[in-house]
Amino acid sequence: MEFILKATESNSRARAGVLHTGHGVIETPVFMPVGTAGTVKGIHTRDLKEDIGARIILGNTYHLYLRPGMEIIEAAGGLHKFNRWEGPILTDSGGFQVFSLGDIRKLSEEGVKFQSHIDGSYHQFTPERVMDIQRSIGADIVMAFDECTPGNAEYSYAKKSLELTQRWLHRCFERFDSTLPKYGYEQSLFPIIQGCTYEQLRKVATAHVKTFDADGYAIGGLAVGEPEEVMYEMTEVVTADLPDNKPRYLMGVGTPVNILESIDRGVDMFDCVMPTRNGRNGMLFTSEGIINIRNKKWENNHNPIDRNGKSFVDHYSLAYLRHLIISNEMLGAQIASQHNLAFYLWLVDTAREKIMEGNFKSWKENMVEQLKIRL
RNA sequence: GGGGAGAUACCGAAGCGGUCAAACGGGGCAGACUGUAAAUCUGUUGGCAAUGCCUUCGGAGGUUCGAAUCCUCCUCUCCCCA
Repeated sequence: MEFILKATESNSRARAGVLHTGHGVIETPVFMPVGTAGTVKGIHTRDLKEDIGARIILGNTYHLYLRPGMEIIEAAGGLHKFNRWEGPILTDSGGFQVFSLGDIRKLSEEGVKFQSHIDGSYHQFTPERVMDIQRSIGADIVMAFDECTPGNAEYSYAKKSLELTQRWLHRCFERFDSTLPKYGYEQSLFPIIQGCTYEQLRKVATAHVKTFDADGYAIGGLAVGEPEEVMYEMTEVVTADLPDNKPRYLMGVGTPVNILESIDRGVDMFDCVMPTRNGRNGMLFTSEGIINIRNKKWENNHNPIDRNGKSFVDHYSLAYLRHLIISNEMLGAQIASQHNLAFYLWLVDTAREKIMEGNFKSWKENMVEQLKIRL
């Protein structure tokens, strides 16, 4: 997997690049729609590609392992064949589930024992097992198995947690490097930098992942409860120490503003459930601000959802979308998700354009103010 | 024509002498959501100059210190039998 920087800014750390994968090239900065269970909820892969302009999507090791299970994914010939998405795929390792599943899991040196959220059955994930599963899923980019530390963790816990993540990373690479892809194309393993909100730990974590010759590096454990300013600080601390010639992936982030601020700090890749989940719940992100489409004020507004939007769904009216969402019609969730994803992709595409032109910074400053407006 | 059941807030429905401006659902209104246990969750929902006051439980009277709750009459609805 090769990453080529195309442009950098002089007054910002923002970068534009191209990442080559076995399933095509990814221009960065990029937003990756989240398709946890092998589907970006409510969106056809055709629309992801042609309407939204997605270049790579996510899947989740934990969810796909539990259902439908590896036997079926392998029989299909991997996730790409199973869900008919022909572009690159990245799978998260299940580390975030270890964090979000709360008390139905138990951590040890060996790995994590957890109960299925579907049927309560007991399972164990180890770094080795997670690598094997991701070989079976066949994602182009696979993530290391980590512990995602809560944003408010004490230093002593954050340090212990980071050290566990580091030991697991060795085991991840060991297994990954001793196994082969199952479907005839290259897979890359990205380490995850933890360290919570502690600059010193983040620096240590960054230095540690650099000892592995990875194709890209991820920043994890952010946007998990800490203040936004702290998230930006930690991002800056990490990107300052990462090599220029590898992509940086900020996991799980975030709002449109978070994304622009993080691009400014040198991040290349993002993913977040926000455009789809918040879309299903009636929140629209547009170039003019945020809309809560359930609010009564849109009831009789027959203007298009987003007059600047590039998706075909943007031609539906606000009043119609409100009606669908209020009526709990599934098309409402689909339209809102599709609009939001198209907007996110427009945002990173425009950021890329501005970086290439050399005027990202001023564009970003204006855009950030606009995006905060609640319409 | 005979017998029975019932009428409660936007809708459905509890309550059957005081702790009732009235449970609970739905609907309405608003908020939350960041590597998806989420088509989910939370708040609010008679009025007002509002730590209190006013109007409300089909209508009109009555009993009582006190009534959505008990009594009388009226209006309307539903069910069964002819």
